[in-house]
Amino acid sequence: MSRILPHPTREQIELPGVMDCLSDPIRLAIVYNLAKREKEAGELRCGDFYGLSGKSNLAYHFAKLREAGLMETRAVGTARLMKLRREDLDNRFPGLLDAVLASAERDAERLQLPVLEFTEA
Amino acid sequence: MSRILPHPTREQIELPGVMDCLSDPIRLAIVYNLAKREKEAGELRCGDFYGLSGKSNLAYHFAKLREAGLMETRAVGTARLMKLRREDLDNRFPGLLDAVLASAERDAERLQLPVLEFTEA
DNA sequence: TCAATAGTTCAATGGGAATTGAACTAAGGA
DNA sequence: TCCTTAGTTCAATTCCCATTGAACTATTGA
Repeated sequence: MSRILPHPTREQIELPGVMDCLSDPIRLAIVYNLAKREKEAGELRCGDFYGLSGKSNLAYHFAKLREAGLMETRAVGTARLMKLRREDLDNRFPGLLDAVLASAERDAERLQLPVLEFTEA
Repeated sequence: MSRILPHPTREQIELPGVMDCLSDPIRLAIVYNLAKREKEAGELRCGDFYGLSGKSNLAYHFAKLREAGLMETRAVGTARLMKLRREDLDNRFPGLLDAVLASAERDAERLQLPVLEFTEA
């Protein structure tokens, strides 16, 4: 299962790709929860998101988020640890991520954004 | 042709709908050009955007932008005058539009965002 | 070595989005 | 009144996206 996980460089991250990622409810929920844990562990595993959808569908969305440059994935054992590419995104699109996250937080109920329970690292 | 053009109220504007609008290259180009003219006339007509795509396809994208709450349309004679719903968007999603527009401006070449010639009001 | 766990990949499906051209409607000018 | 211009609506097509389950791969632990 140890495959090369392709990540775009900072400069390769494109605005439309990022916007597209954030327009999907499942992907927004993933980013939202990753951001919520940014100050603590920072990294989360696929299994933490099983509340959102099925395994294979999540793998699909994770790939999209990774390929669009929104998050970084590293393999540790059988697990995948993922975190937001906060610095790259802030550098590339200043203020964008914060604005989206703040709006998402404000609209969390309306958007039915789930706050997931996470396993401890 | 004078039909009721439904606009969402400020409160009805949803984040995913806005993000989805801005992830499409044609719609981003429309918003980008509307913003560029914000300080001057503020309002633009359908015909100003014929450089982007065909008439009927533009009508489709205009409807999406209007229904998502990104712009406002009013009929004047046979023309449709459109402008950004800047205040509503800034109120609902503070900093979002500015962040997107600033990033779009920075990446204008890469995104091939066309700066259109506009007719004078 | 074997079984269990974590996650990926594949193929198939359904549905919705974008695009196009043609037909249509409304308003303005000659 | 008639023609032209501006823009919408409709139907048809194409394509892409999200979702699903099953099969597969890799790693860990017993």
